[in-house]
Amino acid sequence: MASTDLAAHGPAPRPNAGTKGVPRAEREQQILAVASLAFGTDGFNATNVSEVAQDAGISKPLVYNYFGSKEGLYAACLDEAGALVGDEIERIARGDAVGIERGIRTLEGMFALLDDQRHLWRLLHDRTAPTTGAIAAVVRQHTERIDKLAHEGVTELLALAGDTDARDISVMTAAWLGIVDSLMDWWVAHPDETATQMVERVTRLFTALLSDTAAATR
Amino acid sequence: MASTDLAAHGPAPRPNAGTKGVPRAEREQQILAVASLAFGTDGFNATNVSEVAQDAGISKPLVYNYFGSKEGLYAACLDEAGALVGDEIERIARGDAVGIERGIRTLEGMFALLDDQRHLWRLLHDRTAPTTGAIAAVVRQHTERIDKLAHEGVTELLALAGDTDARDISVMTAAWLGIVDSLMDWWVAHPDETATQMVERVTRLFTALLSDTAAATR
DNA sequence: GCGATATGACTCCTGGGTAAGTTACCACGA
DNA sequence: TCGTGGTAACTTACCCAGGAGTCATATCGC
Repeated sequence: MASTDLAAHGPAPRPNAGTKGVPRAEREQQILAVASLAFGTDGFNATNVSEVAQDAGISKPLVYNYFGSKEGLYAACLDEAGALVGDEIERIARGDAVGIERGIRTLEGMFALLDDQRHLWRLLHDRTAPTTGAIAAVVRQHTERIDKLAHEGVTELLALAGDTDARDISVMTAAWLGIVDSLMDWWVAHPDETATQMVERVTRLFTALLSDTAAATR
Repeated sequence: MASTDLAAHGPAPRPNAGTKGVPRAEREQQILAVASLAFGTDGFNATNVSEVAQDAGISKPLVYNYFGSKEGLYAACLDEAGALVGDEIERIARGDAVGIERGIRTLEGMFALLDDQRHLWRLLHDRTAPTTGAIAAVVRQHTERIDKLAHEGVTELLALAGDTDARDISVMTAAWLGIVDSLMDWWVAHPDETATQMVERVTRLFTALLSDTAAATR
C-alpha cells in the first residue's frame, strides 16, 4: 500500500512528547540519583539505561541527550560519588588522628556521609566497569586519590609498629580497603543499622582485637 | 556461483569435524580449567562461551553438549573450586588453632592451595553471577559452607576478646572475608609473590598490628 | 554401521545507541 | 493582545552488534 512506502514516516502521534517544564540541571540530578543507585546496587554491566530512564520517569533518549552514553552516565555518577567520598577522606586525613585512630575516624566519616546513600561506595569498586578507555581514566582518577590517602594512613600506622617494608604497606593498604568495602556491604545488607551504631561496633571490635586478643594469644 | 543459492545447505565440508580421540572426561577437565580462569578473571557476565571454547581449542557446541548452558558451565567450575577451598578450610578448622592463629593457618592453607590458580577464589564472590535460579543455589551452597566456618572462627576469636554480641560477630566475619578477598586480589596482581612470602608477610603484619600498635596507640 | 566426538552456520533476543519528529515555553514585533 | 518563530525538553520507533543457544551434519574408532 502507498501508506507504508513513504507515509509510514508521516505525522506519528506522540502523546507524551514535549517539555514537562523540568530544567536540564534539575533533570540531570534526578537521573544521576537513580543511576547511582542502579550502578551501585547492580554494577555497571547489569544496569541497563532503559530501566534507569524508566525509574527516573523519562525516556531513554533523554538520558543519552544529557549524558551521551552509558559510560558518560557512569562517569557522571562516579564524579559525584568520588568527589564526595574523596573530599571527606582527605578532610579527615588533614586532621591529627594517627594509626588506628585515623582509621576509625575515616570510617566514622564514611558512615556519617553515606548514611542515606550507602550504595555510593560500590561505584568506586565496581569490577564490571570497563577497565580501558575513557571510563577507566575517571575511575582511576578517583580511586587513585583514595588509595593514596589510604596508603599514607597505612604507612603511618605500620611505621608505629616498626614495619616500613613497601610491599607490606601495599598489602596492608589493600586489606584496609577490603575491610572498608566489606563493612559497607554489610551495612547495605542491614539497613536498620544506624551510622552511630556502626561506629560503636567498629570501635569496639578494633579495641577488643588490638588489646585483649593480643594479650590473650601470647 | 550456484553453490550459494540452494546448494548452500548441501553437503558442507567440515574439515575439522570428527573425534580427536579425546574422551569426554578429559575434555571436560580442559574446558573447566579454561572456564574457571575466564570466570575468575573477568566474572560471569564478561565471560563469553565462544571464547572459552576457542581457548580450549574446541568449538562452542561441544561446550554446550557437555555442560548444557553457560550457567551449567559456571556451576561446574564453582563446584570444583568450592569443594577445593571448602575442604581445605574445613580441614584447618578441625585443627587445634584458635583465634588469630586459626586465621593465619587458614590463609596459609589458601595460599598453598591456590598458588597456581589464584583466580579460583574470585569464583566464589562474583557479583555478576545471577542471584536467582539454579545457579544461585549452587553459589549459596558453597559460600554458606565457607561463611559458616568463618563465622565459627570469628566467634571463637571474639569470645577470647570478651565480645559475644551477635551482630559484632556478623560484622567481623564480613570484615574477615573482605580481608581474605583483598589479599587474594593483591596476590593475583603480584604474580611474582610466592605463597610462602605471602604467609610471612601476613604473619608479620598481624603480629605487628596486634602487639606493637596496641601498645603504641594507648 | 553405530555411537561418541566434533563442527559450521545458523536463529533469536537483549540492550546500547540513533533518527526524526512533537510539544511547551518564551521573546518580540505589530 | 495576538501571532510567530526559535529553542529547550521530550518521545516513539527504529537500527544493529554481540552473544547465548540450537540444528543438521561430518568424521573417527571399533
